[in-house]
Amino acid sequence: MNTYEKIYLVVRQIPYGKVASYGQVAALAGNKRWSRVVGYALHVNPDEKGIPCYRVVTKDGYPSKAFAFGGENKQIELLMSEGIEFLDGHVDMRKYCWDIPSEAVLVSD
DNA sequence: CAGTTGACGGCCC
DNA sequence: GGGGCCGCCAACT
Repeated sequence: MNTYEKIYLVVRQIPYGKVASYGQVAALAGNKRWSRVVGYALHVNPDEKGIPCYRVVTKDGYPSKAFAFGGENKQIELLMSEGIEFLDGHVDMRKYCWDIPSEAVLVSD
């Protein structure tokens, strides 16, 4: 299992109507410091359909500007479709941050 | 093999 | 509270 696959699996675990920060995903994938690596992994995004990269935002709740699969606004639109409210272009992480089930989870195989 | 880059995060001003 | 700088780890050239 490579680092990327772990990240992809974690991202795939993000439930509907919730968002996770890169650091959050990185932590679940194995190391919190993979925040940047997570971004790189999603950048290559091998499966745009299976991997809801739009549910991944920065810790501030802002979508990445370099979002190139449809535009940053597109990401916001998708998230709003899931019941997530945007305040001045950013999500309320206090409420919409992914509620981690236990802690490390996933990435089992 | 070594240097640079990059969908970030945290600390400091 | 907002903006800027440094640090991290893996992938890329």
